[in-house]
Amino acid sequence: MQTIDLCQERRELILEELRRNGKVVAAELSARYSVSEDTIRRDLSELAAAKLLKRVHGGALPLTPSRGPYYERDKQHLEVKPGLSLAASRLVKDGQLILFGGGTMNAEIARNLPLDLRATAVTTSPLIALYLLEYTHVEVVMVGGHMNRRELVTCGAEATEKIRGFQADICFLGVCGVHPEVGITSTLYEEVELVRALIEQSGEVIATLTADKLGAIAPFFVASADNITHIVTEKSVPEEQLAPYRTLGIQIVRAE
Amino acid sequence: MQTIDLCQERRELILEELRRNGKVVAAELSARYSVSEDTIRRDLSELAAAKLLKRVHGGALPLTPSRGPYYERDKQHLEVKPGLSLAASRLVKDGQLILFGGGTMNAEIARNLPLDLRATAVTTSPLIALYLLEYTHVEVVMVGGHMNRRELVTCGAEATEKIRGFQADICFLGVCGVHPEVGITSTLYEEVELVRALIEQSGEVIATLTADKLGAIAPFFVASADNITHIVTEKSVPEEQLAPYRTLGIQIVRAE
DNA sequence: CACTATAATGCAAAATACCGCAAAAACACG
DNA sequence: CGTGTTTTTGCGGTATTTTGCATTATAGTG
Repeated sequence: MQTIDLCQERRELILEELRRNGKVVAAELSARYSVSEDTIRRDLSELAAAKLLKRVHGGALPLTPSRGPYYERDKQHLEVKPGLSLAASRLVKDGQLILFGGGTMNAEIARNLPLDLRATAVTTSPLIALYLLEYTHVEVVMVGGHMNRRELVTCGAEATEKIRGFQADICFLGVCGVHPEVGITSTLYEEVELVRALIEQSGEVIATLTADKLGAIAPFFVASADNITHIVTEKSVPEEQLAPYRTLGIQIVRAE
Repeated sequence: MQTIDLCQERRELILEELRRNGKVVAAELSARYSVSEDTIRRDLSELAAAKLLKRVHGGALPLTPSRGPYYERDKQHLEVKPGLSLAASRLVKDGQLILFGGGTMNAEIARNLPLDLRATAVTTSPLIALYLLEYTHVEVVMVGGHMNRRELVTCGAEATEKIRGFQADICFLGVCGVHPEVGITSTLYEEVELVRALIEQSGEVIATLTADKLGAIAPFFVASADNITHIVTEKSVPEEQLAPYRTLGIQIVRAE
């Protein structure tokens, strides 16, 4: 049992427990912090009012407790993805060593490769690995490590190090934004080093981008844009938006 | 296992199971959450009123009958697998470090764990990794390496070495046959060393076996049968067939 | 049609929530 | 240091929710 004299501190601890355990029970909190259940109830009401948790009978639950599987989660860009992924998949040639980054776009590419492709493919995503195993003549190497639940990839130093052991012909970046001046950016800090490794270990570097990712800037800087050799994007993107990328020497593939 | 004391929490878990399995059965839910069927019925009624599921006699179904793209490579033993995997999954406890071998049976176990399980899980199978990532409170470690297409697992020296870096509480063997005298055998030579590592690095060693694998002998010898601590098998298996395993000190769990 | 499993309904007990109020503590300020 | 104010807390009383049980009704099955 702990002594808590600051009501705010207690609320922080409640939130912390909620994050850790996925739920909090009013009666347990009352006992743990040696305060009446009324006090706990008030705490929970306040936190609920601040939209930090969801109040339920007997305790509280996180705001977003349940999500479907990752590969069903991403329903965005359903119209353009097939076209983009098909165009991107055509950049692969027999005999190449291919590196796959994470993300739903790359998963889409991985399931749209030529059926008779002969190649070796390396990936950090178990979903992509499963898709790749469908190709009889593709050797699949899965890069292990601790898995990131959000992006469905292994990341961290171990994975990065493994990637650096390959000298690949081509890689498909899972990027969150590419801006001509700011460069390649990511929303996942743990992934930054891994993406850098992909870029450095690969001859061709492919970024397959829906229109909204062209010029977008995510929180974490990865590398300058001229590290990319090919951008695959939608046909609808106006030429003037693409010009700065061409200037950087990036080949543009307009899908569909 | 965590007790469910919040009504809303139970309802969310029901919805989660519904998304995952495509159906829920009132009687099973009642047993799982240790509440009366009346309570479950009320839960289902509420959720149905909120248009979150479709109420049917004996349980409930999703509103959209389309199921997710879960891999179902192995259509064998479809009747007994749910029972076996459920019985096997009950051997897992909160806080454990779990090693998963390959095989469809283990995949089935991985997708039938308690939804609120807190544990760390290590696997060589990308399919199992995907299933495991569905559990919010399970840390997933994917063991990388060259992938075996047939068994859908990474194997080889690299994977074996990684496995030896863990000291696990429990492991689920993906075995092809267990004979009381011949021992544990496998049909995949590359997997032999890896299975040995699983056994040696783990306290409890679980073999989940359909009736036809009990007493079966595959080409490659892995280890003697007494390395197994628990065999989970079908209820229909006669006691005299199990006796030799009991003599070896193996605990038998008869499912269903 | 009979038999079983599941559902619906009403009810009572227990747990939990809500409301108002007052004591206690913390705080601001002259 | 004293005083007034605000915040936090606990308590009593009442309302609401949740749950299990008993009873009656209904659906599924052969």
